[in-house]
Amino acid sequence: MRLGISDNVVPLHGDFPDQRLHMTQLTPGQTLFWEGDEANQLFRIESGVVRSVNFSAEGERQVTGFFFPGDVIGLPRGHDYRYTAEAVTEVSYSTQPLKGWSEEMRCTRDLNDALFGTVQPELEAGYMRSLLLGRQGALVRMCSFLADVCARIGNGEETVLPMPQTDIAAYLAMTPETVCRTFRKLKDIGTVRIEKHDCIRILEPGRIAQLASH
Amino acid sequence: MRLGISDNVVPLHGDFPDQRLHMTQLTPGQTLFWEGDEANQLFRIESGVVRSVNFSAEGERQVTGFFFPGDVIGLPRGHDYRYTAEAVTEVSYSTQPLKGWSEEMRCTRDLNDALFGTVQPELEAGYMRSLLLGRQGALVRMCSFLADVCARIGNGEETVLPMPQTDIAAYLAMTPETVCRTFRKLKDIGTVRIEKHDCIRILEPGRIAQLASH
DNA sequence: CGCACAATTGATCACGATCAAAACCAGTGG
DNA sequence: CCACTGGTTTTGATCGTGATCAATTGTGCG
Repeated sequence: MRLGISDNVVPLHGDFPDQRLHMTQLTPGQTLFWEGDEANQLFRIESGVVRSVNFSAEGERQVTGFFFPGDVIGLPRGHDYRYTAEAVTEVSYSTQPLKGWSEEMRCTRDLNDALFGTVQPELEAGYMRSLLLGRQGALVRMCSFLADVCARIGNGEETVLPMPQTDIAAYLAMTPETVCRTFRKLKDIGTVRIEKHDCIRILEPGRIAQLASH
Repeated sequence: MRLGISDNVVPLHGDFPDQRLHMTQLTPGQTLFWEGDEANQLFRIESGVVRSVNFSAEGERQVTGFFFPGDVIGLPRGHDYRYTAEAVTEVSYSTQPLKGWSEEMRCTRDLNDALFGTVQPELEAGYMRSLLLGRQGALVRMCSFLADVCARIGNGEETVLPMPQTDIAAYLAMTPETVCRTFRKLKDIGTVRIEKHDCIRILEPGRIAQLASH
């Protein structure tokens, strides 16, 4: 099953047009934009990993998605950004004014395909996460997530997870303890290796995908 | 907090254009379209309640959203419908060819607003459901859901739930037993009344919303 | 070194799933 | 009108998983 991580491989028009205004660098933890801020530009991730986070009225933090190089994020709900975007790793990104995007869309041959390339990543991420969270069992959820990360950034062989376990926990709606324990199970099976506390390597994507299917 | 139910109050262009091809009636349980089918038309719900359902690879059924009169659904992921749409109650709907929609969008003044009116309902529903499922506690989830239904179809006073408890369970990723027991709690508090087994009336929307906030 | 934070491990507990059965309701046909 | 059927709701008893609480270890950084 596919999960809550965008797989927008084909960007809107290949790349952003020449008027690439900013090409910015961020360090882990810095934010690209804030939930509720007025949205006036889109963000194209050039390198690194970005997470989208939402806070409930009571202050509970949820990670609603992860985004990777090639993804375009920042399409508003109404006029505001629908989440806060934070750099997980070092991140570099470029921006494009939202107005320009609107014009660009108008000239696109197949509007639907174009939408598929921009609206998709963030909204689709939420949709797929809802399917993920609808499934029961910590191991199934974890493996579904890992399988999706592998499909997105893996080379078919080993894959190193780019985000900390706390983020995975916040994404999967579980506690860090449960995430850690589930990782240990996978380690005991031999499907992952845990190196240096923060660096988890997935050794057998196939086995992971199989475990994800209940 | 807002939830996984669309609140697309303002339809795309008021109504579908004159070439309203079909105006169809459905009885409970019948489907509007199937997940995976090639998408060639949009559906505008005129009356009744529709649910979107997805099946995981293992056959688990999930209700991913509820849609109400005024909502436009059927926008594809790629070229296929992303879920199966089923009538919960008696439903009447009209359709519009997807090609026509694409042209119509092209002529829209504010493309973003237009997107907000069509892409929004279904994708946004998934996004909000992911936030809902990310919260812990059966009562909190139930009340968040109920509060949202009231906001969507309620008149401010009492509201009668239009969907069976099994659907609510499938939407909230809980068992029907848990849904039922949670309803009984609310009944004991006096915030809902259960009439005739299938007909649940929400008496105190305010209290519900309060309980939803943990 | 010492600080702050993430990860790890263990012990306990509670919530919701599961299993089982009965009650309720709608629809159908005798 | 009543008996029968199928599906939903209801209620009860038990069980298991993951949350919670608490404490230790590991890691990066000033």
